[in-house]
Amino acid sequence: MQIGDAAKATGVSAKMIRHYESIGLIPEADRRDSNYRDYGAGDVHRLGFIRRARDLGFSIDEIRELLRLWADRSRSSRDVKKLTLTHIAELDAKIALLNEMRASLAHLVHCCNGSDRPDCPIIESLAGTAPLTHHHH
Amino acid sequence: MQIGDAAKATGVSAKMIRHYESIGLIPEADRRDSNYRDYGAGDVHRLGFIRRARDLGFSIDEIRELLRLWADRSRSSRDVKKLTLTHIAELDAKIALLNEMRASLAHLVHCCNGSDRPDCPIIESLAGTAPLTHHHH
DNA sequence: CTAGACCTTCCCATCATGGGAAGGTCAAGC
DNA sequence: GCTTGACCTTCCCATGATGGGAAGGTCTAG
Repeated sequence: MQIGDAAKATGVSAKMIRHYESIGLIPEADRRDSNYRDYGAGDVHRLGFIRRARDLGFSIDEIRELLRLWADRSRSSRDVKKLTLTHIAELDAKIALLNEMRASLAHLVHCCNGSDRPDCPIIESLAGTAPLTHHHH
Repeated sequence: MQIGDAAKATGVSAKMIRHYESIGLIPEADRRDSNYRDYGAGDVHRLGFIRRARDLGFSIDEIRELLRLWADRSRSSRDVKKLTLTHIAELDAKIALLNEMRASLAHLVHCCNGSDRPDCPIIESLAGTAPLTHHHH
């Protein structure tokens, strides 16, 4: 199986497969006489693993560790769970940050009438010249 | 005011101030005889604007447009609001993606007992060998 | 035998940011 | 005056994950 087929089978682009090899995330592929890389079922399985982990937002370093745990028959599920919980905490931090931004923006948008006129609390807030915002709900 | 002072005053690092100049986000700074960059109140104001926009997650290109709108006295607040709503939509897309990842991970973690034993539904799911998960709530 | 669909390596780009080297400038203290 | 240390300058490189594209080799179907 050449790299394009492995890419189609796993959803990991040929570019990325080569990249993963270059950074040592996957072992160097076998080569045919033509120098084309040759992939087997095991390789495809590993690439599928990587793609699923990427889809869940794991970083390359985390995936490296996950692959190690996958290969380690004596791993404890505790170790896997711990890594996963750490990753969830990272996601939570990102989500919280984005939600803060979103809330601030939503407030500004709420205060902007969006008319033809130039006075805009959004710009004023960015300029640091915004008056204190008063809420009258 | 030299670059370090402008950095302290605005929370934008000296590195980034030079970078913003190099990409044309801010005009070229005045220079002293020493070739040191020299900043005035207007520059500091602009850098503060940029920092606040960055803190709200606007991209450099969006900030470029915001600066243009800021400088344009005949802008309509509608244009600012539109840009901001677009940015909120981008944030929402990112948040939704992260939340999906988080939910999938939380489910897997929930299914993993985290013991000394090696059998781990998290790894099995990544490996694509996970049995269908049944929920018994 | 040729066309075209693959493959190879290599370099460059993204986005926002920082690290660090090599060298110039300036102010304070001796 | 001279040294020291804290600035500044430019330039190059790195991140993380991915893609674009060039120049050239290989394979397969017609």
